[in-house]
Amino acid sequence: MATIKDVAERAGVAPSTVSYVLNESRPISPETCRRVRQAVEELGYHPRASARTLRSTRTDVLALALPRTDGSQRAIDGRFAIDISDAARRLGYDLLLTTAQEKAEGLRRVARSGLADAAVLMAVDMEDARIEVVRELAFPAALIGRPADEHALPWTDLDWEAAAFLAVRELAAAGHREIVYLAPTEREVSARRSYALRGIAGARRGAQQTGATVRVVHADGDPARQVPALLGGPAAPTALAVQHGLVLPDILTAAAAAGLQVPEDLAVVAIGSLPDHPSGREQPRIELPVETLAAEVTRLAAAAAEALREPGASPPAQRLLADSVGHLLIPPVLLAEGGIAGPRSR
Amino acid sequence: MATIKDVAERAGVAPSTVSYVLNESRPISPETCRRVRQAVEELGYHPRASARTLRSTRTDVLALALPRTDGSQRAIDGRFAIDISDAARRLGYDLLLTTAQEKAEGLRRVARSGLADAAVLMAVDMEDARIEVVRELAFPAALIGRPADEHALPWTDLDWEAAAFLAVRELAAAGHREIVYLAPTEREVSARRSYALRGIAGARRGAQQTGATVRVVHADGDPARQVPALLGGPAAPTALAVQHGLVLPDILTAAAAAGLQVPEDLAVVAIGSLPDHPSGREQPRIELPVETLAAEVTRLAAAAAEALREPGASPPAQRLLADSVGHLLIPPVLLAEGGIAGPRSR
DNA sequence: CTGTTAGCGCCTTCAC
DNA sequence: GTGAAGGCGCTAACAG
Repeated sequence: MATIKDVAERAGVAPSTVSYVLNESRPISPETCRRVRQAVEELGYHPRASARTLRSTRTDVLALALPRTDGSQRAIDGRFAIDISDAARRLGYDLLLTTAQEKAEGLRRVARSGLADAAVLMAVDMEDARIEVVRELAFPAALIGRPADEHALPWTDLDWEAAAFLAVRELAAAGHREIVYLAPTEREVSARRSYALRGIAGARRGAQQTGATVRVVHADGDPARQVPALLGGPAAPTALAVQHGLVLPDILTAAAAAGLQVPEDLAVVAIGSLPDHPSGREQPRIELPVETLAAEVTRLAAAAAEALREPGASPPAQRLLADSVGHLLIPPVLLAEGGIAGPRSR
Repeated sequence: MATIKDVAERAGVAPSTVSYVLNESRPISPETCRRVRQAVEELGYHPRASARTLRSTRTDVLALALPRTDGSQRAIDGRFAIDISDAARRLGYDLLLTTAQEKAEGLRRVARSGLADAAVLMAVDMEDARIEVVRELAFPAALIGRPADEHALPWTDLDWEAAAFLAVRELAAAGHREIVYLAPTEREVSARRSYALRGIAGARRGAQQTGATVRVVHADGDPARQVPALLGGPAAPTALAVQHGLVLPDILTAAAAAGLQVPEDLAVVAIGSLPDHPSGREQPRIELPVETLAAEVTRLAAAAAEALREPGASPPAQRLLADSVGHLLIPPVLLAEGGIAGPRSR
């Protein structure tokens, strides 16, 4: 492996000169430049990341702290991970994955060993062990998900409350009076997942404000069994708002299997559906803006890393830092090509 | 940030002694051990990864080279990424994500800057630019996906050929004579995706061996439109084998919407479905063994990294190395709780 | 505009 | 059983 010394020797200059040329950290004469670049080329030289980091205390790596979740969630988390990786690269960072265990030791280890300049925390709950970790270590971080303490750290999130409210309001506006809000699972609620709590709150507000009956039901992980049960019974709903990116297709399948036409017999609005799902079916929906969230949270994390490099950014200043870096609550957008169908008049 | 020197000072020993204690690279008296550990604790010391790497030329990081794919595949790729991250951690590695661009510069950069000890290449095609890169750089690597040149590098994959064959054979055994094989898209085939080509080959072999009529149709990304078209017509199939992890629910919905009962009117077998999908419906299927593939490919990559550390492992030995490290073709397992339904007698 | 020098933090000989 | 010293590859401070 060629080192900067080899390059310097070959180009007939000092090692530091090579460094200056490559980092453009100082004006260098065109001729020297040319010679250096040629030597680099000929030797196939590439700077060693570890040496650079040791010297400069920057890694150009961001850590992504995934929550520990079950298999099905991993598809969504992974989707984010890849988009965040893209976003990071565009800002000049690589992305290191850490899957959180009980006490976020992965994140702690990465932060303390100086493997990354900042962290992105995915899918944070209202309270989240990872938040404690980054604050304790004064490690720059940005979150996807809106924590209970909104001012502790920069974050981005879809406005789930507004999204659920919007879905209910639009269904009510289309004439529906009996609506079921299919919320995340009980488990997610008792884990105090931010999106779950806020979504339910939004649905409740929608009920209150429209006067429609909104029954909040938790998904139980088995749409094929649960959906028919919901739709039968005396007060059969005419509309369903579903807050679960993955199971929407299964719900449609279940409805179809139960002999219901969508949307004639049952209007369905999806909240937080994944973009790019290859179903041709254009369902009314509020999409989870994965790409936007990924780009924003990455920007915030990178900004936090930069800010900490400025002289005078002492640890106690981090709370202030968070506020100055800012938050981003993304307003929901309802996509409904053909409008929302009303209830079948009967 | 505390350094090894600080710890040494506090414990009243030499820096090297601290190193010995922490790495257990030499017997140290219990008393000294205790004092060192206490100092470590009190100062919150953690060795700096960059310094350790600079010294030892090992990073304890694996790189994951994702293919550039469109959004829908990202859910699957991401699922793998997270499982691989878990597997890596279990072997003592962290995982660095790189999303491949045209010429896999990401991977190249990571390899050359010494950011990782080995790479895992996800979703490799029959021919794949990333393979050239790792071979050219003599960078240890393992693949998910079975490349055309099977002996160049270690790999793991589901045996797609056998999977498709098995699906067709079982459908035929259940009495079906008119079967549609819904294969990956044309685009995937012309990109020479390994799973697509091999799956189709397996379906063809199944047809040949069972005498059933198997029509191979490429998914066009819009099940709601495509499926009814497939199921109508003069020679309506009684069974469908679907090689596409994500669209299965949409296909079931489309079938239901077309007035077909599954499985009475149409038997459906899914090939390469994602595990843990929260659809309650127990569909006959051959699951993509994500966890197994992730664990195996990680093991292979780590082994390749270790092997290259052995003295005498010169670059020309890498091909041999690959063979000694080995491959793993995972046999398909058909999951069909209630057996596979036969065609409705008519 | 370019060269020299010192050290980032760690590990590993080598000497005691 | 312990300590001192050197160097991994790079960059920033200090000459010239």
